[in-house]
Amino acid sequence: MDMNERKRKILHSIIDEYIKSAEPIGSRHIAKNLDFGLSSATIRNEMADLEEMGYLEQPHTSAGRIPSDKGYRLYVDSLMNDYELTVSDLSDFGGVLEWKMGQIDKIIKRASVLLSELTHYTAVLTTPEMRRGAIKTVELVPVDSASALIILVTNEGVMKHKRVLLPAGVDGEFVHSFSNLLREKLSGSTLEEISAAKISEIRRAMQAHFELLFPVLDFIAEIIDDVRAETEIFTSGATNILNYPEFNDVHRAKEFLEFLDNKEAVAEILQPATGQEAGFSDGGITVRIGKENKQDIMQKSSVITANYYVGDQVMGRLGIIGPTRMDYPKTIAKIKQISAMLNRLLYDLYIEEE
Amino acid sequence: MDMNERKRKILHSIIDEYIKSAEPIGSRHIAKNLDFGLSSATIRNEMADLEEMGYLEQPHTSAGRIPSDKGYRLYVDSLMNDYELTVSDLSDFGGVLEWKMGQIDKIIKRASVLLSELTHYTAVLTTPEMRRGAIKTVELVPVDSASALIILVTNEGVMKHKRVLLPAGVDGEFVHSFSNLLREKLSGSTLEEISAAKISEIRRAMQAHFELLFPVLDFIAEIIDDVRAETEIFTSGATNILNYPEFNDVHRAKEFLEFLDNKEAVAEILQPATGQEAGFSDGGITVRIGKENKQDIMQKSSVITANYYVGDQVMGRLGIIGPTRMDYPKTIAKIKQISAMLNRLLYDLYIEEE
DNA sequence: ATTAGCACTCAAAGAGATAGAGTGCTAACA
DNA sequence: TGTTAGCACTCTATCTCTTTGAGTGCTAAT
Repeated sequence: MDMNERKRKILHSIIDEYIKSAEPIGSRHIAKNLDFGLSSATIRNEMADLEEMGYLEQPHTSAGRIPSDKGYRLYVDSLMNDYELTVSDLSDFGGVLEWKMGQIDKIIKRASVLLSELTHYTAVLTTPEMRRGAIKTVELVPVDSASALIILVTNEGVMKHKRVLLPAGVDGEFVHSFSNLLREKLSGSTLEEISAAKISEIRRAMQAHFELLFPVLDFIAEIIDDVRAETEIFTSGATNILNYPEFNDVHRAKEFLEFLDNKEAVAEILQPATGQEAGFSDGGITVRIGKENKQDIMQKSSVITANYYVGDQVMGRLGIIGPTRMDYPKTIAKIKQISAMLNRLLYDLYIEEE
Repeated sequence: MDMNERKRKILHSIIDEYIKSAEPIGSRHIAKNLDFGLSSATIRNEMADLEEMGYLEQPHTSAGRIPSDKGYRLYVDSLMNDYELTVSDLSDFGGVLEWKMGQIDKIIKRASVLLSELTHYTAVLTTPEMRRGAIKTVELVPVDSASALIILVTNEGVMKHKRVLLPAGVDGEFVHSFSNLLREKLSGSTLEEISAAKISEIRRAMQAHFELLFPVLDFIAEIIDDVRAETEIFTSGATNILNYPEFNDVHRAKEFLEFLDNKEAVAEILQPATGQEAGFSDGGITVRIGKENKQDIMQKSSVITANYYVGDQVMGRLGIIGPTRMDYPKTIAKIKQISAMLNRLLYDLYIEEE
């Protein structure tokens, strides 16, 4: 059995129609509504072939056909037309302009809301990975006689802070000079570079004056570890998915929503595809269709993910989750758009102003 | 028709049973399983009376009875027995001990997760209101040549920070002395007190040296406004609710989940009851049953809320949302417990150490 | 190669029929 | 006078049976 142009066109139409209706597509429907100039019987024969080749499936004998995962895969890889965002689509992105001077978390959050509202699927984003961030400054700010704030600023603009108790007998001036020592030792290092050795070095440098603050140093080591490990995940539009008939039973809906609460699992689906994988795409866009996903719950869903960058360094990923019957061209176009906007925004925020 | 002790006991039993089973309760069930020493016929008569009095309802003629909102109200106000937390219940609270040195948001978040896990309903908490917080310190920390961080610390330990661009020609020393001016002027004031007048005063004091930093001052005014307005809301265990047959259709589930996304609406249900209201209770615990709730979507749900304090000042509220058929005694006991734990924790964090 | 025609299949929707849980009422009882 | 046994009645949930209609696969004619 070989794949000719007519078969491709018919498959394309079937998938387009099924994406719209979520109902199995029959030969008569195709023959009538699309003008192939062929009778339903001919279409029927072609459909039987396509099924044999694995691109279509039949829920039961007397139903129409629905695309298989393999069908969707072919569709995504070589059938579908790129979707051009319309003026009206683009105007929906308007809100982005207001983001300008915010913090990075806010931007990411806003982007996830926008993405879910634009696509009507569920959006998932990671906050930037900070392993490779460089420390811009470390500050120890006295709050009152007994406590101070440790503040950590990286070049990615993300800040971490923590309140610590100070040992008795430590005054503001003392804290201030320790703060200077810290800044001097740590500024410019990336988080990856700050090893136990480096901390020990600071400890030695402290020997002379700052024995009292040893506990504070431990705290600092701790929050650096925290930041290093931390990648937050935002999801948005979880309830969107409940609009699709695919999720029209409470059990399935519940499983899905609980899955979204499981940050590790969500982080996993955001992983980019490797070269081995079917979903691999060098544009940074990964599409995983149905059973191409590892997770049980995702077997009937598709996930489209993309990178976002600052300059040429990958900072994090964003994506959407929807039923396998997903409007791939449109969704991919929108993800690309959001990703591009994020790139530009973050670039302005962290590179240009340096 | 008057309410005698026997009627009260029967009503009590019916509600207890209905809370367990979610199935209408028939006279035979009560006569058989609870030992009133009465026949089903007698129970039947009493039930007819209770229905006439408005405490029970019948879904249809040949079904058993279910409690009405009025029935639940009587139950909560004067029928139900206080639930004593068991040792095993209490051991579930164990995780709290780990909270000790965290930030306030973390604590609140943790508390909401714990509350939802313990009750199996949906938990809702507000972060502390900061209107009345006093500013402990304001700091302007230079990050690089072009930008600085504004950091605001209140006595409630909550910190707000924002990165601002600095005008050209401003050096670290300059920023530092401005920072000192700010601290001097603002420390000790509560957020409520910081009016436009106060800001103008600072502006005047700046006249001499700091014209360059006027834009930064505006930013500071802005973030103070932000903090003043800001009460965040955490929800947790939203999917718990899907386990209850009351929410066993996708449409209803969806409405509920969307409701939870609407922060203003959720803030509203957390409002304490006024003296006028049925749900009023001076212990700080408010119970709103079914139609006692203003919100459409809550007409078939109950909400139990409580205050949490630091010292004797109300800081925020916590609560749970569940079906009207809710295990009131147990849930109330658990909310009280969590609230007490929060109080203690926050007290340790903000009062003792001062 | 395409198509008209027809027999066949199967899920979904509708129509009874049945079972069972529960009620209300009446009459008998202590 | 309060309680109970008994019975007719009601109503839902469930099961089975039938009907409907969409869609297929195959065959024979074009």
